[in-house]
Amino acid sequence: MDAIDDKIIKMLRANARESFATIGKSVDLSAPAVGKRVKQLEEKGVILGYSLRVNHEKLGVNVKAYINLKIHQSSTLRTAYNQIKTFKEVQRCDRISGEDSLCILAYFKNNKELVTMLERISQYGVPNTRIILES
Amino acid sequence: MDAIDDKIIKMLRANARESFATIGKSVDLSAPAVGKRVKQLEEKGVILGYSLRVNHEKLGVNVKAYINLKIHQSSTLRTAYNQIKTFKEVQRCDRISGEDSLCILAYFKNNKELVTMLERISQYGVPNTRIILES
DNA sequence: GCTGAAAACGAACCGCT
DNA sequence: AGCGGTTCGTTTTCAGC
Repeated sequence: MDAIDDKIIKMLRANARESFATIGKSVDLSAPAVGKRVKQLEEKGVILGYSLRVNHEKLGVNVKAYINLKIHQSSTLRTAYNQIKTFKEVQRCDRISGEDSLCILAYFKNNKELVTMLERISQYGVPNTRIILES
Repeated sequence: MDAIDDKIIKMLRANARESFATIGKSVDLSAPAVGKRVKQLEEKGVILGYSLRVNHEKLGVNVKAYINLKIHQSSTLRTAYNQIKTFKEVQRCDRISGEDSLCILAYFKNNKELVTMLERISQYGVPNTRIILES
């Protein structure tokens, strides 16, 4: 993990499909050398994978919301956390400090989907919803 | 935008460096045909780019936090939003409904960096911090 | 880091609807 | 025109050294 690895990660972060040759030019290394470093970063668990940035609106997402959840009993927190993470609308689910125990970020096609989710998670605790107006 | 495009996006989301040939096998199309669809999805703005999933902990992130910001005057909201988005620690910055106008997700090396950020954004409003305990 | 083989990509061209 | 298939030349990647 040196400065070159940092730069490689930075470049892949900007464009994960960038060729190792192009990256090599920037860090003054041959393409195979870059490839080997990337492989090592994967094996070390620094690079977890490669993914897409998509325009969710164009894929039918019209409602985005943060839902904080005040868990009923602390004993259900673990269950709630593990379940909620698996919902397809959920983008993030974090345990947080403070009165609310979970902070959920979720994307929905419409308000109806949001309501359905609120009903589903109400079994675990009291939800507090803030709609995202702009990202 | 049909079922095949959906599948292509799904596969690229799982692994953005997947080859078009492999994707083609799954959707029963030739590699160039997949390439053409991907190019079109890029041109239509559905695909915004390709990025990396990294293990932030291994890159030195030890503190993650949601910081909600109650803006002093509504006139400063725009300025605050545009400025805060540019801070390197900031992962997301969303305008939200409710009493707090902004919800900021940021990653820090340590608590000192967090405090520095809190001081910087205090000029725009009153911050409310929740530390992320688990993601 | 280099070299050679295998694979992936992009462009051009053809056929079909 | 739009979409997919094939071929070919170039680039990239991977596995040796």
